[in-house]
Amino acid sequence: MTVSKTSEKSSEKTADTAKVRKDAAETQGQGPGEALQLGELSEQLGYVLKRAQLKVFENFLRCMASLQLTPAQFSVLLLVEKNPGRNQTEIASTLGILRPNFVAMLDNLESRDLCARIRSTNDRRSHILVLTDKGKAVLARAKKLVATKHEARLNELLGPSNREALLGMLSKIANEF
Amino acid sequence: MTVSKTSEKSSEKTADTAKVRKDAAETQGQGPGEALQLGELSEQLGYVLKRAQLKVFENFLRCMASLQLTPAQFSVLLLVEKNPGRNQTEIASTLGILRPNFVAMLDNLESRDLCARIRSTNDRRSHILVLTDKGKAVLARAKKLVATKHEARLNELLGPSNREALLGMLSKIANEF
DNA sequence: TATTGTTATACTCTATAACTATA
DNA sequence: TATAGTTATAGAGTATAACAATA
Repeated sequence: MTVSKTSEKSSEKTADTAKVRKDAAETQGQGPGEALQLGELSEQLGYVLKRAQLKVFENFLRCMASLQLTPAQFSVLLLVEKNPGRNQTEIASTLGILRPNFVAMLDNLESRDLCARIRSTNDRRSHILVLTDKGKAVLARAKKLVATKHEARLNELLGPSNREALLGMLSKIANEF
Repeated sequence: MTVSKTSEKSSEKTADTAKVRKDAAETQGQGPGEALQLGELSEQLGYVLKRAQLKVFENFLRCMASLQLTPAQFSVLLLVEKNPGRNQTEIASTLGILRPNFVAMLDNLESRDLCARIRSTNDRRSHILVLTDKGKAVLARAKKLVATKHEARLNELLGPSNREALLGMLSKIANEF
């Protein structure tokens, strides 16, 4: 399992691994205890995009700790507030959430009295989604936290105009790529 | 379960849900069959960042379909090539992969003869990672595919200078946020 | 005692098929 | 028959504890 199938020269397999490290250090100025070189990785948009996304979500969760809202839950509340009278399928698909997976999410929000399912009288198969009064209040507080802690930190880091430019480019990728 | 706990006026609960939709349509110019309004969601960096990341990974997988390499696998091969002589812990932690989760990933790459674990002679606990000849060849082809199909598409969409600016801002977020 | 690689395990996300009740 | 919500389930990805070999 630890045997290399790379070369026929099996003597190389048992070569001193210290030498491998030493050669690498000499060629690239890297020693055993030092940080690794990312190389081309730091130029890969996908890699940097993923790392940035994780950091942003992490910060979002910290900012929202008092309200116990995840990014996904926040997006549901925002979308329901903006689009009253829509059903589960419409809200879920707009957010890229599959209908089966949306059920547990709504169960959670409804059990916390943040939103409610209302059986439609037009089409008794569908559930109209609305924010409860508590849901509206929590969302209002969430928006303030996001603006004053989360987005403010991003503005601080990038500057407002860069932040706008970043948003525009990401939107373009999200919509046209 | 579908009963709203929002209001004491229980008569409202059975109000015609068609009216809710109609009111919404009148207020916001939205009808039942029309697309939902994203509202503030499209200004949330986290939301747009996540959507963009998914699109980029999706495109990456399509471009790499012939080589069957995921973004994570590609990043491992790149990092091992750039840092020969490092062990599993070093490679994994640099990529933000937990050591236990790295085992199956390496099993996969090693079973495909793309990389090999070599027991270190210095410290017989650790496994030095190296690319096999096939691994080097596959990585070279992967780089070409990424450059000519994946990154080229991004340059086409954003323009080279915007792409650079985007990368810089994302790096800043990933490293300093 | 501490560390490397590993196993086992659990929890979240995501994805698909199929059921029910309505249409 | 088709659709909305739901259940069950399976697969990734991610997280922690603990073990064997080695230091």
